[in-house]
Amino acid sequence: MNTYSLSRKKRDKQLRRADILSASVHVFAQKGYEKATMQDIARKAQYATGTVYLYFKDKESLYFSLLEEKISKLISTTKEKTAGVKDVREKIKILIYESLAFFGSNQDFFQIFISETSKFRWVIDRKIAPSALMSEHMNYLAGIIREAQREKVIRSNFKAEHIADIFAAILSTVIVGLLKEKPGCFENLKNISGFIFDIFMNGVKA
Amino acid sequence: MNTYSLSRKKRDKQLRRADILSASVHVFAQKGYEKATMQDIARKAQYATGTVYLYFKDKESLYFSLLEEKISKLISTTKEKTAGVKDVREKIKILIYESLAFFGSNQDFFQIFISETSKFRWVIDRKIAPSALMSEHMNYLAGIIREAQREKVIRSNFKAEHIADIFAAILSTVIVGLLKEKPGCFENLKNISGFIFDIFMNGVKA
DNA sequence: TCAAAATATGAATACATATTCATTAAGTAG
DNA sequence: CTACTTAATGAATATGTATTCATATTTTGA
Repeated sequence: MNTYSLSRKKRDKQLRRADILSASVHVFAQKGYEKATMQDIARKAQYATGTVYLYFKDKESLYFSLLEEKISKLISTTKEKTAGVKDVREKIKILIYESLAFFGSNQDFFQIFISETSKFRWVIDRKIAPSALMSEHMNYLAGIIREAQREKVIRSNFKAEHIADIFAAILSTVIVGLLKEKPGCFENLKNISGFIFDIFMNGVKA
Repeated sequence: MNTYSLSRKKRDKQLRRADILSASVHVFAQKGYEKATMQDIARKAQYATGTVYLYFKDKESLYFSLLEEKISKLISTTKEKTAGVKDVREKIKILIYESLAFFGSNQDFFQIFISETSKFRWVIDRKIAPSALMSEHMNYLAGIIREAQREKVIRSNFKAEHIADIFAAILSTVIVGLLKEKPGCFENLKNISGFIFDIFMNGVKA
């Protein structure tokens, strides 16, 4: 056995792992963490139940691997796309657009994502905290808000973290609305992100 | 046994039922629906496990009774308080204030409430839908927004339902923030509701 | 005080499902 | 082809917990 086939093996292993992971996204999104069974996930990924345990320690670690993968992706995508942008308003617009695009092509994951958002008090007796990445994401948002505050684009009489929370809430709410109405309707991202930016910046007054 | 004691019995029964219900709020809030056990709830209410089943058919119906009770209360309170008010802006301010006050004195329930909010896709294989009351509440909000739109207080280029969703999201977000920082800090409701009204109406721009 | 009715009890049952592991199959190298 | 290594299988195990029910306790009305 040479080094080449060794690394191919590893790659294969990663692929199968990824298979299981993406099957699990669908199952967790559909049923929620508790009601999703390891058999559901195995079946969906076309493996036997036990096989899943060759790739993941247990159900919880599978779940958190999934969270980690997706949230990292969200963070890295939005960071990249906003990286070179000078104008903060533009930055925020891009942030909105990219988040919509991300969740548009990860609709199952979105369900999981918002369910995590509401668990601020249930972190009790969980082995692993999801908080690490979740709060990295929130920190990133708060950073942009802070920047906007420095440049007098956003009012400075409230903490950036709070504004960031509100920003995220509006974004999620709009996405829920889109998913409820036409699940396939993530077209017009330009329009939709314009709408979100407008409401966020100017409020709803006539 | 006369009719008097019959009705007292009924009243007693209601009281014990209410006992169990309010114990369950705490347990469900702490652990979430799935991880909360009937024994937890029974212990908290100082009854034996079986006793709970004398008052509620099963876990799910206990849970939904709780939702029903609390949400009805929220709806009726806010409806009453805004009933005679002419000025829509004032109405919205009162709505915010009363919602804060309600969740301030029902903090455990708030956790349950927002967790329900994020379950829009998991209604699958639930015996009872919580939706009825939840959507009554949202309809009520949408009604007020619609009124504000008619009176040119809120812009009319978006559906009242969507604006209502955003309204609710901002409100919830602020409450989460309050609970995270100082759990006992539901003072200054006037200030806080002013803040929410301001952000909601005027956005975050400088 | 007493028997009948209403309540409460918590151990026993039923069931679901996460996790393990002895067995089977597939792949690899010599 | 054969021995060996790695991966996959799914039935068996372990555990947790919702729900039931025979039994015990309390309340009621006479």
